Amino acid sequence: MATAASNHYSILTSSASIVHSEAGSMQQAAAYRDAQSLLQSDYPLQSNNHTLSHAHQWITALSHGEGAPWSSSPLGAEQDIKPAHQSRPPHLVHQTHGNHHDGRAWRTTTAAHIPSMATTNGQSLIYSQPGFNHQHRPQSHHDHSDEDTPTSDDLEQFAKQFKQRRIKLGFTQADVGLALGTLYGNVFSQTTICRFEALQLSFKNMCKLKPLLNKWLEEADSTSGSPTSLDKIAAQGRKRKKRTSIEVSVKGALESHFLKCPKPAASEIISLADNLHLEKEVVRVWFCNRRQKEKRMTPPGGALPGSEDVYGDTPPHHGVQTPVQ
DNA sequence: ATGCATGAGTT
DNA sequence: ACTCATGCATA
Repeated sequence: MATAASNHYSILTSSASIVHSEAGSMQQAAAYRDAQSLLQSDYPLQSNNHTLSHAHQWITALSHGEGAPWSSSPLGAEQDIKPAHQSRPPHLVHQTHGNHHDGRAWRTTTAAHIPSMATTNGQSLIYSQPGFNHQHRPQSHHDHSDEDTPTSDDLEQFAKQFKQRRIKLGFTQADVGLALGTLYGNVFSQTTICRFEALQLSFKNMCKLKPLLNKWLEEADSTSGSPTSLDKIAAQGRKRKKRTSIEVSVKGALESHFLKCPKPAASEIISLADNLHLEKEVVRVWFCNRRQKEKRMTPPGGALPGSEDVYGDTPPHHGVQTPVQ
């Protein structure tokens, strides 16, 4: 417990003892060096509804550049060698709402082999990885390429190709995220792009993002050097609770409990938190995140042989593990 | 690349 | 209180 979580949310205390280690520890790939903590400006400044109860203190202390320890943004925010792309008219979001099919049905059957496929861009891709299953069959409407729900394999294939192209063009994941913002008005973070490429999103989410990224791809290489307008709107002021680092041993304990009961009751969470010396909220969130992780397509490290759908609403899974390139 | 966190929408 | 989409901060 001697981690950074010792004195959590001490927003009001101007303890300027932040160990601000600049980023720069990338192991491979020309990841990000600039737009790491760019602003998201996604903050829905709606009314402060029921913000009562629990720990929400860290967000209450906004505005006024006081001593917010962790919200330092010492970024020069520079743009590297990004040709950039054309900016489309300020189109606003166009969310694909209305649909409501389950988004957690990747796998169920495994050991499927994907035959060879040709990409849509001329880059042949012979993908042969034990994939997930596809329960979403593209409704054979008639003409038109893709206007319907892609299969898991489609997504898998696209994600891989996307990554290739992106790297080839010299863009970072963060770049793409920002570009989507200028193209559609929807900004995404490096995290999301990363997860998309790694197929670590839910099926539904992948389907939603695919068209956007696809469009970006087209724009990206069709745009022959046109200066772009970089607009970044600064809009911050939200304090976020510092990330609690849970010790490995404690994590192990949580894991064990998760295997037994992925959905502990509130009372159970409390006692658990008490035993592990964690906050109830931390434990609760941990379980939530853990469940979400199980629903992802690509299981994290290894395929654990024993996690079934204990939730009663989640099908088993265990797909593949895309080898990081 | 990933762990913990937030918030809107559901159940 | 949960799920789901998403991201800041960090390893």
